[in-house]
Amino acid sequence: MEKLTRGKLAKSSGVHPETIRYYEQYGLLPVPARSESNYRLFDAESVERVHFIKKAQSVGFSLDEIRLLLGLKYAEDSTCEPVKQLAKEKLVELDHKIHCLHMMKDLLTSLVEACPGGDEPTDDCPILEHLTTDSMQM
Amino acid sequence: MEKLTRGKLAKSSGVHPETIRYYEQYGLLPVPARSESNYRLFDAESVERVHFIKKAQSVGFSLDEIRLLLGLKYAEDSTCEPVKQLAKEKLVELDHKIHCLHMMKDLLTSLVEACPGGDEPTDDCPILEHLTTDSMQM
DNA sequence: CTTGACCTTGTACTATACTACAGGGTGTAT
DNA sequence: ATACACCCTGTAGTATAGTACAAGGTCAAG
Repeated sequence: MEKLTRGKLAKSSGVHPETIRYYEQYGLLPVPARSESNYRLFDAESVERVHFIKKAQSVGFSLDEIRLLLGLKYAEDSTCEPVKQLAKEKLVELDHKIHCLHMMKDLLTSLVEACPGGDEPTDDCPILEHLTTDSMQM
Repeated sequence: MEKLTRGKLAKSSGVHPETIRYYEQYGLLPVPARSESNYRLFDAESVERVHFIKKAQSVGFSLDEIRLLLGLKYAEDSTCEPVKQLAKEKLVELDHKIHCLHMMKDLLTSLVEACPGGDEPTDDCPILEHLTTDSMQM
């Protein structure tokens, strides 16, 4: 398979060319081969890695975590357990975020319902009023 | 009511003293009075504002949005409508975030369920496999 | 009267994930 | 042959929401 320059790898993965350099510096991509004129030449593994990064981000993993996952993926003799563990921890994190967002949503929904809107002066706005009072019943 | 120094305002609101200066620079707090020795002297409105900021953050508003809300709160002749509008937009945003997180959670849950864990080599790990393939069915 | 805790300013750093830009070299199309 | 698109490097900027630090001034307690 022919090797890809930075721009071509970027285009093939739908990321910005500078992002490729960033990923390389971040330790997500192996140090690429170089052409005679010092151009980076990425191989199939790097293409796969960039796709992996994008997908892993789409389920909530950070670049730090993705570096771990890539390590497990490309290391010899690595087992499923740490991968599953990372995924389970991410699930806990997702659950927590969802829970927090739900709390916010429920409160905000009730405030929006209580707010008359229109030309009512903000002096009586239940939204502003709630945000002003010290009640921390959420 | 007596005026508060930066540290006292910070302590009364449970924020870092530097955060008060940050909020002032950001335009969330009015320019405070100064003592003879050039110490900031915050009044009751500033105390109220910091509490407002914390509560508004807790329902998902950014500092930019909070600046708008504070403007509406302390302006003369402002009406409920723009406040309600901001809240409704925030609700849409929260819904979107919740939706995205749910998608991530559902996918990750199924992957975790499919992953045997333990000493299975990562060559067959369904989590890594899914993140590697180009399928974008989410 | 000195120590320690506070205050002032400006600036720089944290985290996350990029993106932009300057100044130079290369590669290809017309 | 020259324009244009790409590549290289290092550095700096974006967004968000702060936090830290240095160098100096002030204030209250012992």
